[in-house]
Amino acid sequence: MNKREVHASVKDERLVIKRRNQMIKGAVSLFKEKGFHRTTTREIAKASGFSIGTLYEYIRTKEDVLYLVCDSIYDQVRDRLQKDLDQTEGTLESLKLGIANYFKVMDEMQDEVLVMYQEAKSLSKDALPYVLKKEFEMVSMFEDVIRRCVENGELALTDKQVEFIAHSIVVQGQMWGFRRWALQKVYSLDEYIELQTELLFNGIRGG
Amino acid sequence: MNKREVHASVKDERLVIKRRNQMIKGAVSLFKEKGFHRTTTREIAKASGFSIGTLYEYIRTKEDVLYLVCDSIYDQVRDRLQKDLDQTEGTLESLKLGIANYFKVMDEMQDEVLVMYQEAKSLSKDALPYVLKKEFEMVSMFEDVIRRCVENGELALTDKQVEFIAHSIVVQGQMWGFRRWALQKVYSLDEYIELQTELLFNGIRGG
Amino acid sequence: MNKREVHASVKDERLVIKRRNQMIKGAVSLFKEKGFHRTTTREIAKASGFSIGTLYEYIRTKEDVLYLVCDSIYDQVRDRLQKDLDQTEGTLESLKLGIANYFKVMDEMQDEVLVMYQEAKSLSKDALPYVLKKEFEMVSMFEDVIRRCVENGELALTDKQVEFIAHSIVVQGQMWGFRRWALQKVYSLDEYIELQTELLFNGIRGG
Amino acid sequence: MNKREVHASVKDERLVIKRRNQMIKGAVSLFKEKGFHRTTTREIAKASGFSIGTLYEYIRTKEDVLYLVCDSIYDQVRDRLQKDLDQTEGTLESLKLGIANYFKVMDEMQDEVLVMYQEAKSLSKDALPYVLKKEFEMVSMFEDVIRRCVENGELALTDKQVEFIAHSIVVQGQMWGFRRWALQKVYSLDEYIELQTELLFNGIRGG
DNA sequence: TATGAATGAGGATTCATTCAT
DNA sequence: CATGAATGAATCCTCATTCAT
Repeated sequence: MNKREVHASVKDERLVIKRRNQMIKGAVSLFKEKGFHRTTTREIAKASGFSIGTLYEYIRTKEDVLYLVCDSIYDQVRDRLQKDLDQTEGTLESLKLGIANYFKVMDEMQDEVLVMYQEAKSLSKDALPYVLKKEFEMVSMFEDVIRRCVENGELALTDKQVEFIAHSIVVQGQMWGFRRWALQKVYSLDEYIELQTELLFNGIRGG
Repeated sequence: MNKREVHASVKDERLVIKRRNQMIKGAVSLFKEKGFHRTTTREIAKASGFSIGTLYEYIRTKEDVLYLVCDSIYDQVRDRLQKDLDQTEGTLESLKLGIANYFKVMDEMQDEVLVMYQEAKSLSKDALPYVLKKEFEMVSMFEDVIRRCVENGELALTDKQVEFIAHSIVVQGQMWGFRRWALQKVYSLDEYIELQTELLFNGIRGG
Repeated sequence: MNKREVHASVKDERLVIKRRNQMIKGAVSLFKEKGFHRTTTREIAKASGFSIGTLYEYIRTKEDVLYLVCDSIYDQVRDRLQKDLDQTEGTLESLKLGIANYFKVMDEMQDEVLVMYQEAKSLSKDALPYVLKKEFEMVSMFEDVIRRCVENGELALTDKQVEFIAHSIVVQGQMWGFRRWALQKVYSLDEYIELQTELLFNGIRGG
Repeated sequence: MNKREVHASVKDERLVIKRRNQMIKGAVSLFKEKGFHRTTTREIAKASGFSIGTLYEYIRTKEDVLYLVCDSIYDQVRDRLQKDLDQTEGTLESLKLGIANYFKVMDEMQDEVLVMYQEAKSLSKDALPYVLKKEFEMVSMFEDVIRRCVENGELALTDKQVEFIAHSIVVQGQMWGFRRWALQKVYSLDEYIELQTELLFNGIRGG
């Protein structure tokens, strides 16, 4: 169940990928602006640079576009994280760096991430699991890093705590984008990272 | 700008309130099930117990329903919190209790809160500020409590830290509902509160 | 299974009947001209004297229109026949009159009958049986008349022969409309009736 | 006006014939299943074993396919009849055999014949006459046989009666396929032929 | 006030046909 | 000759909103 196939009438695999990338790019910017429901398929086609007929050569339903968009965003986020988190050696310092890096990714991709989280609920019962799975994967990446710290004796945490903290980190990263109207007026990204790290490591009472 | 007026053709104030409450109740359960966009005005009228014609005696557009729903949910959440947070005396213990109470409210109202956050983006540029303002208010309520702790010397925090922590608390409460598919399978509410409090107060490294 | 219900959003039964009659009238003349598939729902609405939205208050799908049309034509044909065939007393003379009358009905309604037989195949698996049933009924009406002649000793026929002859009569009546391009150029209706009766009663070799 | 030319871009006559035969075969089975309108040109191409582009090298419009199909079916029916009817010597016995043979052909080709009669109406004003002409030819073949019987003194019929009877025979043959849902459940083909012959020759009152 | 029939702009999707390779 | 990607007009159907009763 790693990927949900989206049917294309066109056979040339290379072309399918190319056109879908055009599509995703066009769709993201439209979804960003007006949301999935308020965006018409014609607008998507136009923003993608081809006709409505051509659009439907590469998907079966409008919802397919949303799925492709979500799928693609997750893949981008994950790729950017993986490179980083894989190298951590299980020290608190590298955990901190991992978190900071994640927050930076979430800053750069905040539009995409916002789109994904706000529209994912419009996916059919059929497609949703594939997207949730990706969210789980992201949490897992942090779990792994934290667990390595535990194994190294740098932290003393139960499994449940590890999972919980991983969720917390992921959510706090998303929060930067979701609450930009509040946070980004008050804090710079670096400040936000600093505050988050401080709170996460030392709690309210400070170190 | 405390409330945005939603026009009603009907003059009898008492009736307007009664009908709108019917409306909100019906709409919330529909939005919960299928989202704002997939819900039709006819369905809302039916779920509210009156005809489509009558529905439009109490609102001007479909979006008005969404605004009323969001507005109402916020009011409920705030009412339930205020009672509690107002009494805190500025001790860490009472802060903890306030947080626990907030999490419980978010648990009980998770469906409504979910609806509100997922659909609020569909509000027009016109209505959005009124809703965001309420979100600010909620954050402020926690800020006040924390600030009282600072004033009492129980905590040493800058203003920016106070605001940041208030945001964090609010978000972590919402997280319980948003990520229920992950969290509520693993933790009980009490466990979740325990973990959150522990992390918030002492950080990753424990007390 | 006497009637297949076609859903209407409008509740006023009287109005539903009135609007559907407008609809059937408009649709028949369009189907006559260009067939079911080449007729658009907008054209049907226009020909019926109301808007496309209103059309869909009285049906669910385009196919419903076809079903209503077929259903209505059958009902008209049957009503006109029944009056007549019911009174026959089981003499050859009254059988002849019944046949002549049937041919006259088929002449007057040839457009409708043509439409029905040419488009009925476009009905869904769901609706088809209801229409076939009516065709059976028509055959049965003739079977009854013939059987009465047999009972009276005017004819000596097995059951199978009776059924077969009834089918033959029905088909020859339809033939007048179906092959109008050939027959109606050569024969008047009365001539046609005369020839058919003669052939049916006495065969090729004449009396 | 013996044949209506259907334009092909391809010059090689042999190839044109070969490809069109593939096309007709594929199209008949599709039309049988879902009718002309519900069949897409892509499906026809696929069923024919070549691409949509190639299909359009051999026809100009979708309707051309229908014309070719109808034309081909008529040719087949006529070929099979002609062999037979040409040899009749103008006796009642050979007329009977001719009729029986025609009914057998109509039995074997009932699918094709059904398709042709149900879809022919979709032919344009342009193509229809060519198809009707073939129908006339078929009637003529029977007229000829009957006329020979008259010339031989085996039957006493006017010209109008001859034409009328020829039509009747043709229609009764088609009836076997059209009303298969009723007739073929009750009669075997041989029984049906027997009943038809008896009725045609002796009429209702028997010999 | 309450009702529900009427409206028609708007949206998703299909499919015959073309044309560059 | 063969292919199949591209096109966009055409079509079915929905649904927010209005208004006469």
